[in-house]
Amino acid sequence: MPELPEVEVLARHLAPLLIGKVIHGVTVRRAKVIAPLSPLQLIRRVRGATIQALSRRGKYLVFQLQPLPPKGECSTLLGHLGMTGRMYVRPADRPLPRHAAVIFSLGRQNLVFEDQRYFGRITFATAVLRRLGPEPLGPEFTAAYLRAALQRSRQAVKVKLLDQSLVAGIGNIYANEALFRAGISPFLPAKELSSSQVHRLRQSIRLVLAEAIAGGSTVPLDWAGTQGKDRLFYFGRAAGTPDYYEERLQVYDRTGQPCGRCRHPLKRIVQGGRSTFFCPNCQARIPHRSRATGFKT
DNA sequence: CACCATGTTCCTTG
DNA sequence: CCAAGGAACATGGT
Repeated sequence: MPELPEVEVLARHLAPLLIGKVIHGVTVRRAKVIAPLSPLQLIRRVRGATIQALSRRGKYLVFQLQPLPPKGECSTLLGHLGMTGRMYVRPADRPLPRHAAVIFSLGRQNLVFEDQRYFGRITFATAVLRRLGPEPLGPEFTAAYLRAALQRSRQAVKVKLLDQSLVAGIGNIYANEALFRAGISPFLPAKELSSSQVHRLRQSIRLVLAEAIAGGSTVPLDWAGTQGKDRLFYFGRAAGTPDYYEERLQVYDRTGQPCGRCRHPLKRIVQGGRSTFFCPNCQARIPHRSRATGFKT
């Protein structure tokens, strides 16, 4: 469940449920998720602390903890959901799911961190934040910044969008969606984007992310994923029911389906070990002069 | 059995 | 030092 929009929606959901709550205890069922701390070290640092604030940076959840009484500095705890992580609040007396990795007790309720693949992390090591690029929806992410950042690389633009030090929070789904929306070939070397392409790409990134946040804020979500499928965000394929997500993604995981713009079959290829989905017609490397592409240059 | 999956880090190689 | 590519991590779906 984790790219910028999902983490943002999750943070907004959890904040009112968690702020002001005291962490009474922690249960660690998968030690690797909290490495390099041991379960005892984590408990020592967290027990009795009050959750003061919850925000997001890139794909990280940022918890501000106030240790015990008025004593001590505020400390920062990071949560990262990896590929399959979930975090949710629910009554403490409910049985734990198979892949519950860390459980914070908040009295009558628990904050559960569950992760099928255990790629997620909970850590006090905040140094990673300093390596993140600007927030794509923030004021620093200007066209001038993006152009300068892309100019230094021959790497394919699709691969660069996944570089968290370039811009924070874009993952494989929204990288694909943003490039499709901008009408830019995923193969185009970063430094070869024209000025107008850089502008379009920046705008597409922002629109794609903002729309996903808006969508995720509107629709009721299944935080604990009890429906079996991942109905939380990406693959809302519930039969019937108002299914906003069904048509939300234009290219991701749509190999062979007709492009929504031109009806060409969408293609899947691999770049940097990750799938790239794109329309070979709308996202051609060299746009056909004779064909009206609809993407202004 | 094969291949694929929303992510990051570490290790090579150039 | 940097850029780029690949494996590893762990589990499950198809």
